[in-house]
Amino acid sequence: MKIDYQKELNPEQLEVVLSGDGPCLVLAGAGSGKTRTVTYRVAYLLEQGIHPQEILLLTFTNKAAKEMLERVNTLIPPPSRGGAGGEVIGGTFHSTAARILRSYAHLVGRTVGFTIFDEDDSKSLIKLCLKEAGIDSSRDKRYPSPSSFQSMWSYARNAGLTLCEVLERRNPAFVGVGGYLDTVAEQYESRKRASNAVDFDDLLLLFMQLLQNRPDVRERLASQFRYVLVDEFQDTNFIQGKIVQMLSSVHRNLLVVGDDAQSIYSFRAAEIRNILDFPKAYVGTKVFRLTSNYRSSPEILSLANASIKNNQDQFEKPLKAMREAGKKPKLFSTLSTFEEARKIADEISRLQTIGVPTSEIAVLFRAAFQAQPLEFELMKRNVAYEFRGGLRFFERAHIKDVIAHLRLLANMKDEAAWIRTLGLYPGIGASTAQKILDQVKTFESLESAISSEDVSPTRAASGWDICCGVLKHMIAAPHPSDMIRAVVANGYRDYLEAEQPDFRDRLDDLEQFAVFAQTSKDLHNFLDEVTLAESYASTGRPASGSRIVLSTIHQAKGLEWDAVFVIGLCDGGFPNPRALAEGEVEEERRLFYVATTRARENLYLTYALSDGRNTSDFSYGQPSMFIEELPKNIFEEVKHESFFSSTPSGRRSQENRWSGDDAWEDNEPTIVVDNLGEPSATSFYPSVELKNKSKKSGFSFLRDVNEL
DNA sequence: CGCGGAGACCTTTTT
DNA sequence: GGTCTCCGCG
Repeated sequence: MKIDYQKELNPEQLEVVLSGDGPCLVLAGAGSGKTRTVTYRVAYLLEQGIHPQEILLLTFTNKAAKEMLERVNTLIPPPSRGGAGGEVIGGTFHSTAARILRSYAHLVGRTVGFTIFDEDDSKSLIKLCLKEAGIDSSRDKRYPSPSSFQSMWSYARNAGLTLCEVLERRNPAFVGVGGYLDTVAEQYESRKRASNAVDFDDLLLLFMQLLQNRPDVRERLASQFRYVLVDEFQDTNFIQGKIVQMLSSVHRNLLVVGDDAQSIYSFRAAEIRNILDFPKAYVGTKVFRLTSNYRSSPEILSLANASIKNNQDQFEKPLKAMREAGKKPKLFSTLSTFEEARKIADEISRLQTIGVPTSEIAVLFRAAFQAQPLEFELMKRNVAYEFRGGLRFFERAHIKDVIAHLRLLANMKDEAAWIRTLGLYPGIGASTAQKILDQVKTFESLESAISSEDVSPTRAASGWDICCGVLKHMIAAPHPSDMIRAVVANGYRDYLEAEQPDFRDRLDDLEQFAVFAQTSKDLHNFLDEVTLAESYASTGRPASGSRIVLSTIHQAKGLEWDAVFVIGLCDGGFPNPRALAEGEVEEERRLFYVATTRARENLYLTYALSDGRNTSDFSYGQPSMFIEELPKNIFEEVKHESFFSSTPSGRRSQENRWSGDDAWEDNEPTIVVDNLGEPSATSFYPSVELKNKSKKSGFSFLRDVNEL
């Protein structure tokens, strides 16, 4: 035995690593070394002579799996594994499902080259189906909008419910129209199938159905995986629960790790019962608890504990702090979000001067747009940062245009890709694209379709010709990266130059994209990776050493930093009003809990009283309820110099707490004063001078700075 | 039927 | 700032 487990792990963790066979449930608090424990468990299994391919490690992001397996590889270098070659199989449920479904595509009604639809593809298709059914939610309120239909249909499938059940749960107004909407859902499903495509939900659903309906396949996979380990089990849904159960049905060596206090994905139908009822579902389950927190200072921990205590639906299990006493968390309040941003930027540079490494500082927020003022401020000050959340690299228009071309080579039935591709060529709009599509469908292969004289629409002949030329060049290209370059060189470059003032940056992006593609095995593999990659963070770039991280709280899950700023903690900011409307207060509080427990030493909570918008129609004015409900002695309040003398929470009565306009009645002058010297309050997005980049929109420039 | 311009509306979280 | 829809011109 080469690894000294006694030394590397505490007794609680050691027990889990050395746990024998059979079902195991590990209830682990924040910062208790969950990931570390699972990692060592995998290493231990390998040391015991388990073949790497007999281990399945399911995690929440592909990145997490990759990091854990890299760590395993350093603990136990592959050569020392007694001849057992190969890598441990690990990744997300979605990517694992995709990999397996590619081998069994014919059993789930698809062919090998099937496309994975992303959210946008699904949304456009749903729109089409709703339109065909004559449903226009803008005119008839009894019906949901395309995006709400999409989310309900997605939720229904993930939760194992019918559309009607979800409809009625979401909105009483929809009661009675379910039957009608069912046909829309059927329409969507059949068109998706005609495109030889699956969407994100299908990956899970079809995987589950495959395991259910084909005992031979289930038997084969379940026999292969002698050990199945699942991290972040509190965020799995009904389908994922079933998949795990079936995959471990032969050997029954299933180890799941999770924390019910960190369940933050109910919008994706995460089923908390999966973890709570685990011992009931798996007879003979050994239950372990990791209750010591090694990450955060006691002060930070007591704030987190005090907050989560406000949740009714919660087990009592306060974490034991193992670190020495540190500093109290700080609460910053400012008048405007711009001031909030400046304050944070000031504090960041102060932290840097006292020796906190840049890579150890993170700013977390509920929603991506809340970080906007801070992005501008950091840009102004030339502070390097990495943005996680909002628009991702692969979701940018020009990247998606090129991806659409690649998808045609992989799957010529991909209607969504056809529509997107064709629309880029001159003279081809929505209806011509549809006509071309109808023609193309009659051909056996892409090659024959683009070489045929029969697909020449009268009006758009030249556009179609260019398109065919591009596709021919792509077919000749040996590798996805060459295909990308072929699209750019033979047409897309001209299109960009004609249409986009910032075409240079976009061309740079595309070259980066081609470089990224070089590491891929083949086209299908590449497209899967692009569609399922959780973010730019997994684009294979070396770890960004010296940049401050700006991240949504959801994406910060499982990570930690020395200093963490949780920003936008105002009424109307966090908890998110929409989530609140859906009755998700407790989930929002868990989110707050996740955010605060990311910090090791320095935790900052910040909020602004005004969001800088035109205050007449919408204004904040109160700190978040998550701050107000905390005991005041648990943090140190730092008010801005220009702040009024009395405390913000003390000045307003409880009854106008929720009122928008009235809340400002008695202190309007303050706002006016505050807005002096600020960017115009009428524009939500203040314009900032961008040196040498004036042509470029502030928005895409921001993204370009951050990524690749 | 494509396309450009104008104006309204908008933002939760993610595989 | 982006995205979507509507409208009128060629």
